[in-house]
Amino acid sequence: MARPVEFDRTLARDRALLLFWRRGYQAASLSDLLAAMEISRSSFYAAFGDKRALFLECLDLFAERTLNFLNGTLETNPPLDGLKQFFEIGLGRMGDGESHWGCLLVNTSLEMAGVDDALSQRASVHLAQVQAAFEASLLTTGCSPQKAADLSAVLMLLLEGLRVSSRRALPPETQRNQIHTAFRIVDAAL
Amino acid sequence: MARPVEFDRTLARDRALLLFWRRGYQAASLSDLLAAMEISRSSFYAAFGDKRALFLECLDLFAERTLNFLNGTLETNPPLDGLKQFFEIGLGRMGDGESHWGCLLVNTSLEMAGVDDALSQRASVHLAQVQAAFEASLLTTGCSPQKAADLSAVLMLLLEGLRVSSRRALPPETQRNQIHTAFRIVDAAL
DNA sequence: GCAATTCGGGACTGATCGGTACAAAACTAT
DNA sequence: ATAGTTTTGTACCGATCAGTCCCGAATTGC
Repeated sequence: MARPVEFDRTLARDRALLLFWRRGYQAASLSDLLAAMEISRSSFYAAFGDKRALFLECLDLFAERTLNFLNGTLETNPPLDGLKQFFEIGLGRMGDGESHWGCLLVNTSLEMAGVDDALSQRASVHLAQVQAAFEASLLTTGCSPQKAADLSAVLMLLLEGLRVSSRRALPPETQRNQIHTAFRIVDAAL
Repeated sequence: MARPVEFDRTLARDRALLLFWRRGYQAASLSDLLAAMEISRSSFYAAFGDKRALFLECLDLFAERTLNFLNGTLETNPPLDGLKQFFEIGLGRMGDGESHWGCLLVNTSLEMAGVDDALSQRASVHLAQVQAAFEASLLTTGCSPQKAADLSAVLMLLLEGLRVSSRRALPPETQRNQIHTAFRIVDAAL
């Protein structure tokens, strides 16, 4: 009945996600996106609406994957080990990709604050969900609700700091040390 | 002999700094800047070169003021109290200005990474100077050099996290708690 | 008052932005 | 094969971007 689509929507969206992650929302121009996604302008608008809508989709997808990964490490490890493993995402071999792109949620929350507050707040809400997962995990260690709340807030601070460090492209060795020291003192506080 | 300049360069630059701080580099357009600085286009280019040069000037100025403030609180307080006081900058009454703009150095380091790496790295270098000041201060408490290095790195993580929190516009009360808890566990680690 | 000189408002530049329009190409159902 | 439908490539749109230019306005020394 009609000509079929010639591109893989999911693949194109994933490529867009990577570009947004690497360059941020504003600096990723339509031309950049089309080149990265390897689709034409018309296909882009037909499939995704517009730049902002695509970004929202990518943001939510990133958050979903982040939470999935976190829940994965928490299920298969003691709480603190699972958290530590989560903190270590992207500490791979320096320079090969995602390792120094930070976290799209943190990046977006900062970049869009005061520019497009709806985007900024959406990223912030996703971060709050991550923190809630921290808190739930800490509660399973049997510590008091108060302590779980306080510590999860500090863990979120540390996570945000680490994602900043990662985007600053500090040596992975340095970051590994940061994580190690941070968890040593968090451990002591439990 | 000639007509004198009609604007205060320092004042105009300070106003630009505030706009960059609030909106970021990319989202602060020339028109926005001119309006905020209350000068004309020609005066702008005559006095500051171009947008990027002005931004660099603001970035360096922000870093200088930050270091000055930090050194001030460190001189007039015991090290940990001085640090805590520094961490609390901008926790003022919610919503009235600088309190939820985060830190220009952190903002810039993230926003410009992968877009203008020279700007990003310059911000990162300034952050490293702040961390060095942390370390020097910790050393005066008599702790081991190793411990000073480790703890200052963690303090930098916490600071970055707090500046992210601040830009996310989390309630000041929440931020105050974060700082309190963070320093409690850092204290325990000393 | 007048000449010299500098400042500043605003028109202008070319490039790029995100987004739209449209026609040719490609595919399917009959 | 052909009619009918949808995709896709590309030309085009107005708006805005950072940056340049020029001329009228303003201020000074004389």
